[in-house]
Amino acid sequence: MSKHSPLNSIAFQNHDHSICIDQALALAEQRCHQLHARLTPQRKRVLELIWQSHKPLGAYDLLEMLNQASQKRIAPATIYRALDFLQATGLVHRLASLNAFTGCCAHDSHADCCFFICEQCRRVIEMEGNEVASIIDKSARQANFSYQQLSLEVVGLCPDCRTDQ
Amino acid sequence: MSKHSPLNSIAFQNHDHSICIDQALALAEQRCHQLHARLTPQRKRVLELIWQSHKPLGAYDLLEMLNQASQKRIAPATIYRALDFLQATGLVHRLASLNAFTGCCAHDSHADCCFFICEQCRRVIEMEGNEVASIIDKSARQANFSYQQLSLEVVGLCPDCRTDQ
DNA sequence: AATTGAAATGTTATATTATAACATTTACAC
DNA sequence: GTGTAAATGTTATAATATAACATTTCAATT
Repeated sequence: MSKHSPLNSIAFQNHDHSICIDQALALAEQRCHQLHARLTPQRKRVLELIWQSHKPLGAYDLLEMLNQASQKRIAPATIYRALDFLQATGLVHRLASLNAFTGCCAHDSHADCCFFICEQCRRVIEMEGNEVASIIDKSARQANFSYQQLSLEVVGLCPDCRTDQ
Repeated sequence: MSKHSPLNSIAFQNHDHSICIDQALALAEQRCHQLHARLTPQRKRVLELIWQSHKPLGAYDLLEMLNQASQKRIAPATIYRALDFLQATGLVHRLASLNAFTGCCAHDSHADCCFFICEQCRRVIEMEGNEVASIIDKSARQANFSYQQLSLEVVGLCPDCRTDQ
């Protein structure tokens, strides 16, 4: 795999997405175990909903989905807390330009991911940002800026949508 | 100037900022003239407030400043319209991770700027993103993704704040 | 098994950011 | 001067996110 190939390169192809979901959840269990973090049923459910979606979900989308699925009403704070946890454990990204959340495909280097966002269908490709990160690292050094985290969001048209034009 | 040097490299140094403001406003006049876009007094005032600030301002910050300065009450929509205009003409950037707006230092390539954001003092360095853009361009080609615009926001500590730690 | 302290969740209220929809005013081309 | 499009005013509301405090759950240790 090249240094900058898509992590979810099959995202825009037909595939058995249930396998993606299962893998992601298994990986999440594993990582949380390592971190001594608790992937509670609620947190797991949120992660699952995020992975089930083919595009990033807003907090209130998740809220609605959870509230439709069960009887008990859940409040925004609950969702945001679950999302905070999932971000802190590197399982989910927040895409600032969309105010929405997407599952993290990276095995490590959660902090340096890049996202290609289709402005038409809203689907997302996540890329390892190693190459970009090293450029930024260099620039940061020059500017004497201590760089902690980058967020790179690229807007455009995905292969499907650009041909529909 | 190297391909990736800061556009506002003196941002973290003491300087006569009124010159920055004047230059930015003059450039804005010029660009709007070229574009046959109207830099109305209100739009100009918003741009001026943004440049006067040493850190990005939220829409409601601007609202408050405008409403304190004059008698007439201005509504959010007015600010957002001015900001829309300033973004469309490439005079202002919206930093998605901050929900805030900052003056654009780039002479061209407004679409490809990178930002270093100090999480402590909230000041920002803007960089030309040419180098990053070319990497992204390459990746986009490989993924058959048509890339239109990128937004790169790097969070960390500026030279001043990292030494205060 | 009971105790307990920390973590997680529930609950209510509210803050913050942004837009929709329609009315009025302004500026420029003709 | 007049008509027209752009800009602004105005009112209401949508969408996103957090604060503050109460309650419950979990799991480590008696």
